[in-house]
Amino acid sequence: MTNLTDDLFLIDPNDSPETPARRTLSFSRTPTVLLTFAANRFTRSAARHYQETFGIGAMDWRMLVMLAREPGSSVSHASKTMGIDKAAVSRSLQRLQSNDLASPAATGPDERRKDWTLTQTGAELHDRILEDALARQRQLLDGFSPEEVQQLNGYLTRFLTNLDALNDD
Amino acid sequence: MTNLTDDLFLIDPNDSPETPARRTLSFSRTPTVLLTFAANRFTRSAARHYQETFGIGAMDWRMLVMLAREPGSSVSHASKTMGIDKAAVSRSLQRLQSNDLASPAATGPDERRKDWTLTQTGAELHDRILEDALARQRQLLDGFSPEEVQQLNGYLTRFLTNLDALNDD
DNA sequence: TGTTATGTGTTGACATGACAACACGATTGC
DNA sequence: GCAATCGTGTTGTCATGTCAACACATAACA
Repeated sequence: MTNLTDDLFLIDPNDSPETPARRTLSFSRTPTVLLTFAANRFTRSAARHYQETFGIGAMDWRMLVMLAREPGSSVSHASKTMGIDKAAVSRSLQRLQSNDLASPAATGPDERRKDWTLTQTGAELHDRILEDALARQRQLLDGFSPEEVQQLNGYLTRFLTNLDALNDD
Repeated sequence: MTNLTDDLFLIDPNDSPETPARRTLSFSRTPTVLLTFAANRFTRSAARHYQETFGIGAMDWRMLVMLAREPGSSVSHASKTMGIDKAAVSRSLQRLQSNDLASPAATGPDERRKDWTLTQTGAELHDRILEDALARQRQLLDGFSPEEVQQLNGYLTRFLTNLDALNDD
């Protein structure tokens, strides 16, 4: 099913005849451009803020959420759920452990696979950052109605589904 | 104006009484989570694809678009337009120049500020990748109507506007 | 029981991009 | 005219995250 024509996203160089610009992507009308732009700016802003305020990086904050959401996660499960490489996950957990924010527990006979949970300190930090994150998100969604938020979520979810299909080649 | 309540985005741990999960962000209902998730997965997939197919990284491809869109850009102008650090822009332009894809021209008495343009080779590569990028985007937006694309663009633009306001603190 | 295949976590090497410091030309104010 | 400030581009350093290689435990299967 193809209901979209490419000229939705293209800048026609004839729009401004004096410039020798080529026909290329519009920044303001191309969803993938806007998406990466918005996400990069958001991540950077959030990382700076959380580092200054709580002394924690964006990756480690995401991991706190992961462990709050699903205590007992393993490296591979967290990696799959968050869509982040398992190496980054492994290193994040080691940082959290060395800061006494998360701790591993052996789950069975396999010595490697560990169940990770938040420590008391980690849980408290999570709750403090969560409050802050919700306040920031409220500002970022200022002017959005609940229905619009739901629509945005739906669009992004559909985008992700299509991305999965695209990668299955 | 605040029309959104936090519980739109939160998982209630009581949903599954057997797990000791904390009240935290839902992955599937939180726009900022979905946004970074979608953008990271998209960027990674695109970077791998363009590297394999055209031998060029995601950053350099974005720069090709930038120069196609606005020939004669300087480092600082491209940096501001793309929202990327000027150091990354500077290094990208040097890579492009060493691959004969872009070339600088002195614009005035200031020896540093250069007008960058695509070479013939660069323009041809841009056009080839553009075709590929449009095909990929068509797949990623499969099932979207033109109106939905426009709505998505609008939401992301509003998000970016709010982000600007948030950073002005 | 071997023997292979699969899954899990760790490490090293690398790419990307942010931040800070710097050099230096341009601009402003006196 | 001169000093101070600002803008521009380059470089060093660092954090993040990917990929590849590896060690090792488990599972599948003849």
